[in-house]
Amino acid sequence: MGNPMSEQIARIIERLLEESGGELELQRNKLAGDVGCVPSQINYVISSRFNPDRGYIVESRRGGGGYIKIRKISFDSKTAHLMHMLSAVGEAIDGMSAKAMLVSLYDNGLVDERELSLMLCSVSDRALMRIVQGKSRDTVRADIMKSLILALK
Amino acid sequence: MGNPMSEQIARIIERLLEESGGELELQRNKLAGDVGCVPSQINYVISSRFNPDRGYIVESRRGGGGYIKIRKISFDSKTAHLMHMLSAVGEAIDGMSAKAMLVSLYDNGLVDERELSLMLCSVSDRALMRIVQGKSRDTVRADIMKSLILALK
DNA sequence: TTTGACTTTGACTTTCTTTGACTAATGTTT
DNA sequence: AAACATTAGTCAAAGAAAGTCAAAGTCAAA
Repeated sequence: MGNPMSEQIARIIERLLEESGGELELQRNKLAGDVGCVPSQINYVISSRFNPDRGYIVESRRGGGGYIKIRKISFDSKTAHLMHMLSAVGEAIDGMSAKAMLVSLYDNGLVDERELSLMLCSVSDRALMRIVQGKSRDTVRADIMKSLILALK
Repeated sequence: MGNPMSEQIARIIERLLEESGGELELQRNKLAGDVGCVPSQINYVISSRFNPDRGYIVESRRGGGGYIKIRKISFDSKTAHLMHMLSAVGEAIDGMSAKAMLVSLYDNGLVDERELSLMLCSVSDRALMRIVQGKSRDTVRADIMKSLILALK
């Protein structure tokens, strides 16, 4: 039926997120054990459903006492602009467009000058160029852009 | 659980450092005994969390009356701190060290919380990893780190 | 019926922590 | 000085999580 394990896991995580007010720390192996799946499936669920594109930030730590932390970014009216921009970034973005977007954040008062310059230098060709070549440069840039945008909320 | 011994030890040391205004002398075996771990774990905590990357200097002495002294580096000028960090980045830098350095900028009041999170997400493995592989990831990270640091001046 | 997106699985890898045996340095006693 | 006691340092192995990747499975739509 239309009830794959991944759905169940996703719903559990959503519920836990609600209960904890948008921020949740979980043990991968524990959750996998509870729900009866292989641990790496937790990674699958997280990367397919709780990714930056959907407004989630994920951090983790390995080793003893390891964890996975999932945070939902809440959208208020001020950040509607950011969310729109997030989806506009897409899979890849060139340097000029990225710069234009960031400058528009500044123009709209969503970041100050210093924040703008920090963001600009992270996505500039100059910083990325030495190593990352061609097409993948725009993909890396898009990934960075998206997490930058999320970090602003 | 999400509370490994090393965390506890680190928090104790942090608290003691605060209480003593940035400079602290401790007995390794005594602390290990108090907290219930093997002495060498104190070394582990110190080298993984109170290292120069995070702005600490450590000295010690063996034998009777031995001690470990931990000092938080205070930079007389902001630019000195930035310049020091700039050279510490080098050609390549791993994610943990990069994070440690940036957090120390925040701890020393050189960036605010929002700026910190912007910088963190630009150098995080999570943002860079999808595309940039292996050794070159650390090189890209170093390049970004350096331009971020310069942008702060 | 083929295709393609989505899911499931597990072997292998990487990162962080804990432990203990051994080593090195410094003080104290004989 | 030599022997002993008292610290701290080093290192590698074992343990404890989480991450990666690709092969295989499922299922609905074309």
